[in-house]
Amino acid sequence: MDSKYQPQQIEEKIYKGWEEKELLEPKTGKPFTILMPPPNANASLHAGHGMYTVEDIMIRYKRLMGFSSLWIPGTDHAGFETQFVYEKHLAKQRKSRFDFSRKELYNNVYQFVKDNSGLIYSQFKKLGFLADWKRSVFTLDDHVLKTVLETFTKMEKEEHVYKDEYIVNYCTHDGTSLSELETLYVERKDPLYYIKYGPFVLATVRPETKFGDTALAVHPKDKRYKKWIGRKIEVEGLLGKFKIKVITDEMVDMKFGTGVVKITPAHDPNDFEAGKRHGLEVKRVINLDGRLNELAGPYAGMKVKQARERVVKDLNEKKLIDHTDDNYVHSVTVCYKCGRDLEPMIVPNWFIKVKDLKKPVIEAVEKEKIKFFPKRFKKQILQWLKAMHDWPISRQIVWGIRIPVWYQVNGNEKKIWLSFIDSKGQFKKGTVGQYLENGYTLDEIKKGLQQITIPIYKDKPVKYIVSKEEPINGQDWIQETDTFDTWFSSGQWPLVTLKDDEYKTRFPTDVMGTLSDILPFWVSRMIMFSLYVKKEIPFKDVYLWSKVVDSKGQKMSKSKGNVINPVDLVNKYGADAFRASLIFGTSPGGNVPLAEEKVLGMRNFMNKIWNIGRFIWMNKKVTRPLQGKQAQGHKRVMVSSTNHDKVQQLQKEFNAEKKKYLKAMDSYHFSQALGLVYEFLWHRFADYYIEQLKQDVINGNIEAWKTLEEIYLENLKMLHPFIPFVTEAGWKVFKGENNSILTTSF
RNA sequence: GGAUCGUUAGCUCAGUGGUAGAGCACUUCGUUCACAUCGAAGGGGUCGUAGGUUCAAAUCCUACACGAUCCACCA
Repeated sequence: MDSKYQPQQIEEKIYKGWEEKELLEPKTGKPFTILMPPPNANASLHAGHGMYTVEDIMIRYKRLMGFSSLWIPGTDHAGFETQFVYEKHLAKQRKSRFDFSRKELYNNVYQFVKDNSGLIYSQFKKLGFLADWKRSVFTLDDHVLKTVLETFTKMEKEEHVYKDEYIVNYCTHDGTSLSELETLYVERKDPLYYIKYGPFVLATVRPETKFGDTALAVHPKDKRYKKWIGRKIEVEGLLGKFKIKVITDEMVDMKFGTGVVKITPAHDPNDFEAGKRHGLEVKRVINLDGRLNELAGPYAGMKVKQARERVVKDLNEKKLIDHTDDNYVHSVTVCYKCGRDLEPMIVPNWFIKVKDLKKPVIEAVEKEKIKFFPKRFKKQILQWLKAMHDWPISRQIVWGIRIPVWYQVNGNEKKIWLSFIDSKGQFKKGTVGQYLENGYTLDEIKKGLQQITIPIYKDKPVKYIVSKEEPINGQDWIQETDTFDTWFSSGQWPLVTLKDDEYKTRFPTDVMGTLSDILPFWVSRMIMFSLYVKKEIPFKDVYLWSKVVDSKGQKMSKSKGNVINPVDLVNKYGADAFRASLIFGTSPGGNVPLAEEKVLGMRNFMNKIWNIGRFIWMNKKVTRPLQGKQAQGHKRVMVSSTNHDKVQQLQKEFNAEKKKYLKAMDSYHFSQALGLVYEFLWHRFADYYIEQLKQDVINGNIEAWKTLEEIYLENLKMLHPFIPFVTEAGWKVFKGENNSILTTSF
C-alpha cells in the first residue's frame, strides 16, 4: 500500500472492474428504481451535473441494503437549446437555417448531435456513477417517438388539444415563439410618450403599434372619462382620421399615465386578453419577421425600432405628442438566447388544455401520494400548478418531434402559407396555391419545405387530420412543420424509459431527483402525463438537490467567468473528493458553493481513510502466533482491562453511529450521514481509539486489532455511496483484488 | 404586488427548545515509529433588529430590516 492515496492511478481501473463484473446492472432483490434526468445529448459535464451524485448515493446505498437498484440513464434532444447551438455553428460558416430545407437541417443537426454525444457519459463514468448505461434512452429514439405521438393522438381525440391563435413571446431573430422558461426580464429606461389621441392624451412606450389599436380603455370607476364611455371618438392620426370605441376595463390603472389606455390586441398580452373579453378586432401590424405590414401605410417594411423612431418623428411634426417622460423604467421581456426584445405576437399554436389534466396532479401532491424533499417544495409546486394556464406546445424549430398533424391542401391552396427551397436551390415564400399554379408539384414543395404557417380561419378552417404516418393519399396532405416543445417529450420520460414488464414491478419509480428550477416545467408535467396515460403517479418521492454556485455564492456563468470545470477538479483531486465536496456540509434545495479548497479538504479525508486502512493492514501480520518474549508481552497486553474497556467503548460508539447513519440515509439527509461518518472515523476512530490502542495493536492484541478491522470495514461500507472509489480500493486490500464492496450488504 | 427561503466565527455553511458547531483561513507546539494530504493545543460569534411565549430560545410566535429565488404585473 502506498503511503498516499492516489486516485488517478486506481479510479479508472476500479470502474472498469465494475463494468466487467456487470455490477452496474441491477441484482436480485426488492426493486429500487431511479430515472436519471436526461442531460442534453451534446452537452459536456458542468458543475451542476455533479449533483447527480445524489442519485448515485441512493442507488449505491440501496444496493448495499440488498435492493435491486436500477439507475436508467438517458439524453435529451433539447430542441431549442440544441438548434441554437447548431445555428451558431452554422453562423461561423456564414450560413443560416434559411439555407436549408427542414429535412436537410434536421439531418445536419442530427449528425451534429451524434458527433458530440457520448462525452457526458464518459464523464459520468469518471464520477463513478453506477448507472446501467446499456439501457440509455434518447428522446428521439423510435420507441420514444411512438409513445409521444400516441399521447398526442389520445389527447387530440379526447379534446385536450386545440389550435388557436395565441399571443406568444416571439423572437423575430430566432424565428420562434418562446416558453416562459426561455424568456428573461430586464429593467430598462425607455421614453414614455404621451400621445394626443382625439380628446385624450395617453401614455405608451410603443407608439409604432398604434396602427393596430382597436379600442381605448379607461377604468370603470374613473370619473374623468365618464362621458366618453361607450362612445366612438374621432381621432386624427398619422394615417388620417379614424374612429375608435372607448371601453371600460378593470385592468386599467387609473394612476398610471393619464388613465387612458390604447388596446392593441395583436401586440400586447394584456390587450389580447382584454380584446377577448370585449370581442375586439385583432389587427396585426407587425409580421413574424419583425417588420411592420401594409396596415402601417408608409411605415410598412420597417423594423420595429426604426418604425418607432419614424413614428415619433412624424407625430412630433404633426404636434401629436403632448410630452415625453424620459425617465420611465420598466421591465422588458427579452430572449434568453440572443437577448433581443421579444415581440408579443399572434401565432397559430397548438395548445393543451390543462384545466382537467392538472386536477389529478394537484390532488396527488396535496394528498402526498408524491412527497417532496425538502418539504417546502410542495407549496411551491402547488402554487405553480394552480396558476398554470393552457400550455402552448408548438415550436417553430425543426430539431424536435414534428407534430403529427396533416393539413388538407385541396381547397385550401390560398390559405396555406409556406417557405421552401426548390430543386434549383431557390428560396420561395408564399401560398401553396401560388406555386402549384406556377408549375411546382406538391412533392417538390414538400421536399424542400422549410415552414408552413396556417392562420386561423374562423369561418372556414383548414381541415386537418392527426396521423403518425403520412395519409395514403399523400398528394393531398401537407404536414405541420412545428415541433413539440421539448418538455412535451421529456415530460413523458417515465413513460419511455422502463421496459413493458417493468411497469408491473418498478413503477411508480422510487425517486425523481432534479434541480428545483425545473420543478414546474418538468416535474409537474411528468406527473401530469403519467396520471393521464398510466393513471398512476410516475414516482413516489421528489428530491430537489442544490444548485452549484461558486465559492462566493454566485451563479456560475460564462459571462462572469467564474465557471469551474468539474473535470479538472476530478483529475486533480479524484472523483471521491469532488463528490464529497458537493455533499459535505450542504443542504438540499439550496446552494452548494464549490471551491477548490473544499475539494482539497475532502481529498485529505480520502487520504485519511486510506491511511487508517493502511495502519490496520500493516499490523495484520503481527497478530500471527508469537514466540518467546514477544508472546509473553502479547499475553500481558491481552489481559489489560483498560484496553478491553476501550474496545468495548469503541464498539458501543460505533453502534450508535451506525444507527444514526441509517436514519439519516433513509430520510435523505445525506449531508448529515456523511458528516457523521467523517467525524466518527477521523476524530473518534483515528484520533482517539487508534492512538489509544496503537501500542496494543502493534504488540499483537488480537481483540483490539480485530475490532478496529471490523469497524473500519463497516465504515467503508457506510461511506461507499458517497465516495465509491477509495472505499472499494480499501476493501480490496482487505478482501482481495477480486472482491467488491458492491457485493456486500449492511 | 403575492409567495417561499435565508440572515450563526474572517470566508462558505451545518445546527431547530437544554453547555454555540464543521470545513477552509489564523496562532502556538510537535517531523524516523499509518497519514505533515498529519497530530496536539488555542484564538475568534451578545446566532440580522425589536418585542413575545417558556423554568429555558440560534431554535417557537409577531413585526421590521436586508438578501436570494419563484410567480404575477409592467399601457
